[in-house]
Amino acid sequence: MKKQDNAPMNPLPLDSETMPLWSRAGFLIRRLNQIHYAMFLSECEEFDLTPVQYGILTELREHPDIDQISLAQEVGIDRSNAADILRRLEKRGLVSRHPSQRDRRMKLSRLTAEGERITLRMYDSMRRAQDKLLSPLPPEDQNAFIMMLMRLVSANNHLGRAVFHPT
Amino acid sequence: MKKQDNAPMNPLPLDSETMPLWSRAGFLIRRLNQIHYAMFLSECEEFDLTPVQYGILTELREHPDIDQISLAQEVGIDRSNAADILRRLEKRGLVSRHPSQRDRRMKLSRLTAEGERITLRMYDSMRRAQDKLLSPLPPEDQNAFIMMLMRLVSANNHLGRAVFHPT
DNA sequence: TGAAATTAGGAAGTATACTGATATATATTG
DNA sequence: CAATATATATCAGTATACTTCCTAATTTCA
Repeated sequence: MKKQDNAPMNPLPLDSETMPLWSRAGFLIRRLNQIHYAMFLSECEEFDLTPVQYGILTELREHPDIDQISLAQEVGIDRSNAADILRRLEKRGLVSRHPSQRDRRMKLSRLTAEGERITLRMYDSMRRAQDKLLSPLPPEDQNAFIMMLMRLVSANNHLGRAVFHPT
Repeated sequence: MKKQDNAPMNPLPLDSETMPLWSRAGFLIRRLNQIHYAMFLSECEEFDLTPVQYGILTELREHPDIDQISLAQEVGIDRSNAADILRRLEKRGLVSRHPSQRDRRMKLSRLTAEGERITLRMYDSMRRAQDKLLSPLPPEDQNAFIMMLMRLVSANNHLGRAVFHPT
């Protein structure tokens, strides 16, 4: 504080000029998510599946007969959202759902033969979308970027209803 | 979802069979967007506004009497989405909308006095959410991360129905 | 000048993402 | 064992984000 005069200056200057939208991490991450979504849909056009739907399919492939809450936690979505998506995937014949014998509250999901086939066929397209998203960065930066993303997500993984959320 | 910070990570496995969700940039960006959204809502709880709503308010503050399509482009959302959000903000008395005299197709939006007041009062809370999101990274990495985000977004800005022009 | 193309906004529909409430099944405990 | 607490799924409601189709106003150009 080198200012000597005590005249009242702008008490709260127009700080939105100091930090415009395009310099805010939250804005950039939202836009990058939109961009990846668009790239994914473009690369996977023939399959007509969204990134989250494909995430659920790959998770079901690794954990057949999983319940909806566990699946939602694995994929990082809300349980209510997971139920919606599973209903659509079931309607399309990619997933089958059956009540659990062990715990009749649970509804277990698994891939159908068609779901398994689609999931495997989509893998390369998904990979192309990932690569394309990061392609503006030089390879060593791509790696650093992924590492930072992992750190940021794992440090705050409890947020966003992704992991166990008692009401 | 159980990976620890100090666990060995393989960000870009070349294994053609399985690239787990946790190593996919698209998945991590979606999760980080959820996390920022949750942090923003938490920091800005008293205002009951979402990140996108606040983005529109700050943009209206810099460009009063803007049309909906230009506004949507500035904020990086779809024009149909912008119309929805403006309708809600108008309903809450934060925004007023009136037809343009110059071009009667256009509907122009501007902040109300209350909208202006809220926007200014929210600035610090928004900043806290930004800082909190990046806090797991050391300061020099925070800067590098933002730079990479900007590069990735500007390189693919044509995707996701937004036109992005930092001024 | 008048027809065609373009542009702005809206309506309807779908998908993602979350909150809150409820019904039912299971688990706990007094 | 009965009362209570917890867990699972579903439903209703809201917000974001996009698509397609539509109307109306403006601009272009033949």
